[in-house]
This record gives sequence, structure tokens and C-alpha cells, in this order.
Amino acid sequence: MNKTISDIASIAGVAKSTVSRYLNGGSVSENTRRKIEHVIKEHHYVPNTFAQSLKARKTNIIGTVVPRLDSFASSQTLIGIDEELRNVNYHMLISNTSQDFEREIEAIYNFARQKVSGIILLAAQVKEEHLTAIKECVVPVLLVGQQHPDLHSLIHDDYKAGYMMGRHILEKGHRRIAYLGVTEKDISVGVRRKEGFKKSLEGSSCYVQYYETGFKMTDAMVTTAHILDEYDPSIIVCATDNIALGVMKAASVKQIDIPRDLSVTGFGGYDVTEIVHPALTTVQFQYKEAGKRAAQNIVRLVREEEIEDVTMMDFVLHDRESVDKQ
Amino acid sequence: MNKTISDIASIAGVAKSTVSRYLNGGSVSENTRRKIEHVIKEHHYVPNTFAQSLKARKTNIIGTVVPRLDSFASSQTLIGIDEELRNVNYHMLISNTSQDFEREIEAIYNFARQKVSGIILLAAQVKEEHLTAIKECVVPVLLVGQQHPDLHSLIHDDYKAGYMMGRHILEKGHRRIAYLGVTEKDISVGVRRKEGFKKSLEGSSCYVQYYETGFKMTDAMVTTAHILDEYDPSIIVCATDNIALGVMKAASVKQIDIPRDLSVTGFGGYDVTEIVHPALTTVQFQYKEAGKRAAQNIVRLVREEEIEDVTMMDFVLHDRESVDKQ
DNA sequence: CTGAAAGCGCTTACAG
DNA sequence: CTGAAAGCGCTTACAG
Repeated sequence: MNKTISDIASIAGVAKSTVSRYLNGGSVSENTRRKIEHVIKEHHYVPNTFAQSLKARKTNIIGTVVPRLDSFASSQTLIGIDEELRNVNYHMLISNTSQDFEREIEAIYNFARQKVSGIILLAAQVKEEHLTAIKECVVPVLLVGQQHPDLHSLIHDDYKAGYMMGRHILEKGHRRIAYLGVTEKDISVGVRRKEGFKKSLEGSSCYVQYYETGFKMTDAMVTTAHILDEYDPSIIVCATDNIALGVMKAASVKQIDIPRDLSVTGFGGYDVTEIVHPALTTVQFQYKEAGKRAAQNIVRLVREEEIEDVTMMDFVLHDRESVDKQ
Repeated sequence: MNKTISDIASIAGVAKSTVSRYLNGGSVSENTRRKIEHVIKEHHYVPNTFAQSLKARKTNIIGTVVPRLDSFASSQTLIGIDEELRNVNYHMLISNTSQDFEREIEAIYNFARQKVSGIILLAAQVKEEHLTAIKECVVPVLLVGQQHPDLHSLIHDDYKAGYMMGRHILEKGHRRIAYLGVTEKDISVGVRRKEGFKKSLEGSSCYVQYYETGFKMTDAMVTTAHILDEYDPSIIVCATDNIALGVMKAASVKQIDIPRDLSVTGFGGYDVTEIVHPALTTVQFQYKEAGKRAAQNIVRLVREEEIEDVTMMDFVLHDRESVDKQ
């Protein structure tokens, strides 16, 4: 495991350039090929990747910057990226930033030092510093989950998802609606979903109140208490599954029966939404497929092939038990 | 970003060895220090890690082999490892094997090629090939979640957890018990938990039936149907939270009220267990802390400091709503 | 087909 | 404190 190409060469009685050629598929006579092959097997020789990369001045590594490891969306996306990258002979390197902005920027520079050939960026917001870092590092970047005019990106169709959800609950007869969203700093989740939702309601005779809460389930539980105090909606449309779960928990604490007394919907399509009782009506995004697609796109970018500026992923609306017919 | 140490040296008008010395904290006069600093800043110079590692013949990278990315236990452990490693100036590299044995072995060799200074192995089973790979790669390894005589390991106290769970449900008055376990190939989950549980029941007057199912929620749902057909337990003790959720789902489908008609418990302490209704009685393992501890241990191993062969992590039993008093 | 040599970007004794 | 030189393990023209 600690032999070098020179060792192998001298044991096999050839020049190291010949071994290198053997390794890289250059022309080698059948005879020397066998000799080298044998020596390599015997000594379990594996080339030192650093030396290789130093020469090549690039790697077949794609760095992925991820805000958190413990979310369904993140892990599914990562799995997709990893699987697809493996298919095309690339490796994935993960850098978790724990939702810390500084670390995100740092991660980009670190990846550049490690000479990754491309970076997939899962970020909730793209700031000036991101752009600067990307420019300085001269490395292809694919933004996933958000959109930005200066960057190639891959997004879920949040607007349409919001729209479809609106149509859906309207069809179910709901007219007193609470929409429980998140900060507008998050364009996809905070703005797009809500905008799509609003749009679907245009011209209908319903009444909507908009609320904002945090991403955590506990935040949602607290906010739900407020909502229920001041307003009596027939349904709470939540911007994420997590928030919806918080609403459900808050309701169960208050002995409010879902969906009889109150309907709830989410967005995301997390596995749990099927498990909880009642099963949650939600929009399921295709995270794993998005990951695969992201991998394909970044590799194209690395190879300087053309890709569309924005790749849009589809979704599925699951009509389940948490919404009652009014 | 693409300048080399030579560039910096010539621009600053010094030798590259001086720049290197500056970079590595060697003695440099105040004057040259300023010059170099200025040039580096201006050109955004960052040393090439490959060249560095090539010289150093090692890195400050710890490779982590993980069977899956989409489990609560995995992600929490990874987060813990990452956080702690960052504190001690190491980096984490993740290799996901999607529970594919071949890939696990491959990952070890790959990490070795990349000259990681240590490997943290989250594996359900340790086979001969693992040991061979580890031996050949001459790299420190820490096994997490399982135990093996030839390896340093960090484990959760599954035996004691099983034992405590047994005591707990006995105290609650349960006497007709079903234990829904998993394959004994998984020593921690399949054997230890069950053994501890069995032990706690010794001398008590209860009746227990042991069943086996897969790790997936859907497997558990199917098995639960069988159990309920042939046996009428007052409680089903499940080897994992996932399985317990499957049981709960199966029960809700059959209109069986939990905990009134049937009690359920899990192991793991996943976040969802608090969300579902009724909240699940379970043992919460300290995954994140385990990750941190694992990071500390592997670094000690890398530095050739002493650590105990087996590090045992503690747990907390959460007494919640899914278990009824009999 | 094969080998000697140069060079990738760094670090580390060794002189001065 | 500073610089010239050698070397880490590989690859790639260039000759032969």
C-alpha cells in the first residue's frame, strides 16, 4: 500500500514511465503488461492520488456544499448526487455548513484548494460573497434549490406546487384559510410557494390570512396556538412538512381532531408524512432525482458542455387524509 | 487563485522557501513578512493542497464510511463527527456505501489512496475483507456502532438499553409481550438489544414471543399483521423506532387504538418519535455525542495516543404515551 | 514499444 | 533571517 511507482517499476524491471503508461492505458507490449500487472497485484499498489492530481492539476471530484445533513431534502439530494456521480466516474465530497453563512463561503474556497472540478451548492440564499468566491475560484458551480441570474441552477417548481395546492384545497371546499409560511429571505420556500398559492386563489371567494413562522416544528407549534386563538380557519396550509407536523402536534395537544375540526397540508413529501396519523396531504418534490440531475448538470458544466440556465424539477401532489371535504 | 508559491515568491522578491516558511509559521523577518502577506492577499493565493499533501505524505482528513445518508442515526453521527473534527482542525470526508458491502471495502481503499490520516467506519457487520483492507492500508480505524475484537470501537450500550426497556414495560404491568427484532447478523441491534431485553425478563412471570422483521417500516407493517393474527400481546417491543412506527401505522389501519388496545415501544430516539401521536416510548441514543466522541478518538489514534478498546455511549429512556399501564 | 528527463507545487534540511 | 537544491509520486512530451 505504500509502494510507489518507482518501486513497482524497478521490481518489474521497467521504467516508471512504462508503469505509468500501463496504468493510464497507453501502449505497452503484452509481455511487459503481464509483468507489471503481476507486480502491482502482488504488492497491492495503488497510485497516490495527490501526485496524480498535482500533475493533472484537476481531479474528478465534485464538491457539494450542504447547509445541513439532518433534513430529508438534503440527504435525498446528496444520495442522488452521489449515485449519479459514481456512474460517471466522479467522486462526491461533502461539506456541511450547519446553516452557517461564513462556513459556506469558506467551503467554496476550501473546495477550490482541493481542486475539485465542480461545486454543487445547496444554499438557501445567494449573497454577494458567494458570487465573489465563485468568481475568484474559477470553478463551475451549480446552484440547487434556489435560482440566481448569475448562476446555473436547478430548482423545484415551487410556484406551480403552491398553485396546485391552492387549487386542490379550493376543490375540497375550503374557504377560510390560513397560510403558514416562512421568511421571504428564502426565495423558494418563502416567496415562490406563497406566490403560486396566492395566484390560485385569485377570483375565488375565499378568505385567507397569512402567517409566518420558523422552520422548526416547535416554532410552528407556538405559531399555531396564536392562529387558533385569533382565527378559526378550516385549513392551515403550511409551507413545509415540518411546519405541518408542528401544526398537527399542536392540534393534538389541544384535542383538535384533524381533519374533522381542522385540515392541514404541507410541502416536501418527507417520508414521515405518510406515517403520521392522519397521513398528510402534501406536495412531494423529487429530491433524489434532483440530485441525479444536478450531478449530470455539473459534469456537463465541467466538460464545458451547454446546459440550460434553469433546470426545473417536477413534483407530485399527494391527496391524503389530513384534508377534509367541506 | 491559480498562482503558485513561485509566483508569489518572485512577485514579493524572495525565494519560495521563504514564502513556504511564512506560510508554515517559520521564522521570517518582520519586513519580508509584510511583503509576502501583502502579495498573498492581493493575489488571493491559496496553497495547493495536493502539493502539500504530497510532501507531507499525509493529510488532516478523516474519512468516514457510512452505510446510508438517510437515517437519523447516520446524519446525527456525521454531524457530531464533523463538528468535533472542525474543532481540532481536521476535515471530514464522507463516503456513502448505500449498504453495499463491496462499496464499503472499496471506500476503505479509496480513502487510503487519498491518504486520509484515519477512518471512521460505521458498519453493521465487520467481515474478513474489512480487516484485510484495514491491515493493508495501514491506517487507523475506529469502528462506530458495532464492536470487534481486532478494532477500536465506539458503541451504544444496546444491551443495557434492552435491559432497561424490559424493566420499564414490566413495571408498567405488561405480561403478554411480543418482541419484534431484526436479523442477528446485526450484532448491536439484532443481538445485544434482544439479549438485554431477555435478561431483564428472567424470573418474571411474563410470556414473550420473539419475531423478526426487516429494517423498513413496510416490513414491520406486514409482520405486525401476522403477529396480531396469531397472538394477542398487550405490547410490541420493537428493536428500532422505524419498526415501531410501522407497527403503529399497521395498528391505525386496523383501527387498533394505541396505547389502549396495544402498547408499542422503540429504540433509537428519532425526532419523529416525539411528533407522532401517541408519542413513542423509546430509548434515545446519543448519536451526535457519539460522533463527537468518535472524532476525538480517531484523532487520538492518529496521533498514536492511547484510547480504550471500547468506548461506551450512554442513552436515555423516554417514557411517553405509547405504553399503557396494565 | 520503451526509457530518460523535466516538471506539477510544495516543504525541508543544509549552508550561508 | 534567507536562498539554492533536492525530493514527494506521478505524467507527459521527446527520443530512440
